[in-house]
Amino acid sequence: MIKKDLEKWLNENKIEEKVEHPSITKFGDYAIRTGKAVENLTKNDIVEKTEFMAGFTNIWLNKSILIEETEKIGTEEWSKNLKENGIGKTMVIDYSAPNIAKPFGIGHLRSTNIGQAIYNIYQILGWKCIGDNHLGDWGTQFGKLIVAIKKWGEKAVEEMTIEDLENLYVKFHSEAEKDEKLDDEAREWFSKLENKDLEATEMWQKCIDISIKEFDKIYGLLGVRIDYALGESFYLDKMDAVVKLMEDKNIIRESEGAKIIEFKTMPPAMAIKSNGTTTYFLRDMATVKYRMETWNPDLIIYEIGADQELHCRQVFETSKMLGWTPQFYNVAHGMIRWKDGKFSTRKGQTIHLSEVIDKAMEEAKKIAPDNDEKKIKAVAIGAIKFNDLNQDPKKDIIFDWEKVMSMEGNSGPYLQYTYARCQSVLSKSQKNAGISGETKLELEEENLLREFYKFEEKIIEAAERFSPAVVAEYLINLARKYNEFYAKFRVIGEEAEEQRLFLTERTASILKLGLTLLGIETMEKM
RNA sequence: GCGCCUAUAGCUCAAUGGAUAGAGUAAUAGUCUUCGGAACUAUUGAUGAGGGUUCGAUUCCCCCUGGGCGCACCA
Repeated sequence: MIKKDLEKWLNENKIEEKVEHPSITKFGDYAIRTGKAVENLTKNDIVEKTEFMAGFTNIWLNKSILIEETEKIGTEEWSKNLKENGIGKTMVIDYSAPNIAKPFGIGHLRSTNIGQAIYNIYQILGWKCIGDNHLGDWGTQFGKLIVAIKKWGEKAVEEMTIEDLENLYVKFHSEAEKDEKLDDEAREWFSKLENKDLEATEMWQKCIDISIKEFDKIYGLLGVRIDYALGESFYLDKMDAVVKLMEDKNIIRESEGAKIIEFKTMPPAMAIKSNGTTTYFLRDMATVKYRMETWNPDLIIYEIGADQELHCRQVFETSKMLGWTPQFYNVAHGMIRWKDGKFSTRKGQTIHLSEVIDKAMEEAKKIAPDNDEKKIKAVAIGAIKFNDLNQDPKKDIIFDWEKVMSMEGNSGPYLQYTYARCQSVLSKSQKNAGISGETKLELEEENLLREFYKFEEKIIEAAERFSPAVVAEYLINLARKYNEFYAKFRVIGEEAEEQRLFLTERTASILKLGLTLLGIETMEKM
């Protein structure tokens, strides 16, 4: 990796400034903020020339080195080197985690997309990755659902669809606003469920079956496969041990009939409610315990919405108290909301994934009506996923139909299109790609060549910042550079055909690798 | 009320304390007898207000304003 070589050289020469990419390409490939010129850098054979200006030592890399690094990308040697970043380290990532009694809205879609991308990024960096779909399949919500089914259900539970369950859930909340007793009834039913009441358990199981079937369909559509789906109910028989641990450490106390844990700088967390039932906080603590005992991870990532930031901090802090000290990180992705307002799941103002996909597919059909259904779907899903991934996870997403379905400019289909365009060129040429350090390059060709080696840095940065957007942005940049080149020069039949094939092939390979990391499909033709 | 997050172009987003604040979109004008126009070129256009730290602040600190989220029996 060029950057590491450069840093090593600087280190040996006792220069401690950070190496960075200049803000504008005309200032070179790398720059160091030194205050005075760094001498002798060109003695290092990866550097072609340096220039000192405005306090920066600007560095241009040797073309042969750029080509050498570019050629490596995607090879076994390259993969092996990349994997050294995380060798011997294990991470668990908790993502997607839809709630059974609630709809799989676009909020969970965000968690699924970002979580999967982070998983892929850590995996390519050599980490042992464990993806866990922490299904919300236990809790008072089932009490609510059971009450709603018994009161307003119009058919047998096993005949209900996910929409029926969703409508009942919404109905419960609107009715509960008028009648507080409903909440008490729901808590009672949940208590029955926790005490293994037969009727409650059967209804719970049926709801689970309906939801799981639906989720499987969605994951299939998205092409997402999560290693484990250890939902909250998996920890039913593991909660007592955690409570015992909390008691041994003397960190849990009774308050108003409930059992809580207190913190110095945060509101308390409730482990057990006054009616004796458990909370999701307690189940999450049992989850940490299980993960520590099963995988002993160095890092546990929660890809959960910002609305649960406090809860996560409580879980992390309690873990420390109990002696579990992996690195914890909560992505705390921003909420999805309308341009001029928020949406409330309790009022049923959700947007269904299927609706989004259908609309995006209609758009894709308008552009390329000849494509088969499979390709149209891949384009539509590419657009939807990219929309989630190309911005900082921390920030709220303004939901905008036009933007979600966008297939131009900064979009998934723009990348897919560029890939297909490269493939088309490659398939039409009879020659072999070839380039050397002496090859003369046009400005646009050189600009493109100077993008390739950054791929590796971007993968690492994305992992460090827990932000797939870093990769997404890089790919857009790369594709744009290729298209700028493509618009200006021909490949086939030109004297420079071989070097241009090289640039085309490398662009395509990196786009494919990068899109795969983001969970987006590529097609040879579209 | 307290805590966390956030404010950049008409709109949606970038910018590890550094060079001329970048893209997309919208608008306008072009490229096109097309190796795939889902493309390319050009023009217009921005750091919420006020202090502070610094040689240098979109970035760090303080304060104000606006937005989002949370704060014990939902998860």
